[in-house]
Amino acid sequence: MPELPEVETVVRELRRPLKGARITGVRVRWAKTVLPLTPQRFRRLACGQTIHSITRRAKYIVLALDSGWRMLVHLRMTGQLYLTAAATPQDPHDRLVIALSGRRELRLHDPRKFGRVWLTPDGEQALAHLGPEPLSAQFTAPVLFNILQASSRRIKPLLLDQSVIAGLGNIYVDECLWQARIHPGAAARSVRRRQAGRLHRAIAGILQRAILRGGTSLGEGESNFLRPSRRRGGYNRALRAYQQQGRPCARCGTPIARLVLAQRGTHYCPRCQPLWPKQARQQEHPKNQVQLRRQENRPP
DNA sequence: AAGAATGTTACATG
DNA sequence: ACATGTAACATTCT
Repeated sequence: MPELPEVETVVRELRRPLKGARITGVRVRWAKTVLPLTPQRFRRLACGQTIHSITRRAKYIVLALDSGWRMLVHLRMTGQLYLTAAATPQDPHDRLVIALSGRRELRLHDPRKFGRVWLTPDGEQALAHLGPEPLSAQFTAPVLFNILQASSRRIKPLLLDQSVIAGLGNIYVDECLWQARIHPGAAARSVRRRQAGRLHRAIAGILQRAILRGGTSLGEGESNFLRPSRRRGGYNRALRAYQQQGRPCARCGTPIARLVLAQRGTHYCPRCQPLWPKQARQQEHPKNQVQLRRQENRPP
């Protein structure tokens, strides 16, 4: 679940309470969580270190420790971080427990066990494969346009590729493409300047609004995203495409459709997000719509 | 009760 | 080199 807005929410909520905390103990309850280290080695390296800062890079939580060491946390699908009193009963799905000064514990709760935590002396190498931060000043509309022009891939899988743009996931890519009125299966190269401009604005705007609402919590289950404060994110109320199949498009009323692209459920409006740009132009003239839709429905 | 699920990576195939 | 497809990870939710 956790994409850039959820990870940013985690970092913001943990920053104040974790800053300056000292690691006094480590319990690894699922050994693969700390691969490639062994639990013993992980514990020995982490114990005694002080947490100097917490930041985010893409979907990674970065804890700066002593002498340049970094602890990197990736929540993958169902990971949640929360801070609690050491006396709080253990949840069976807590995979890693980091005991801190002040009788507190930072816990990784992760039903599906995909979450990973690394300790590295630099932090640079582990994050080197990531593309630009979509909320940074360097990520401008022309930069995005150039990225799209340079690829012959379809746009949704391209936007999901963390080495191209770092931080988008399945929910927000569908939302951004809906907002920008671009078909998820469109060839990236075929997206023109105006559309790339809309997409750039959609990415910045949607990510920022999602952060303001504390991210997206989908269902009610325990594998759903919860903030460190154990509250839900509120952006699910703003979703316009993701898991909205069958419900009317907020722009035009056409039912949202679902297809599978790059093995991911993909949600879009078949009328607002046509595959061919020509139809997009015609769509802006309401008088053409009826005829256009008849043409679409004709067998090939 | 089958199918899908917020992420990533390795490997195979075209 | 590039693009796409599949499986794997492991469990829960609908």
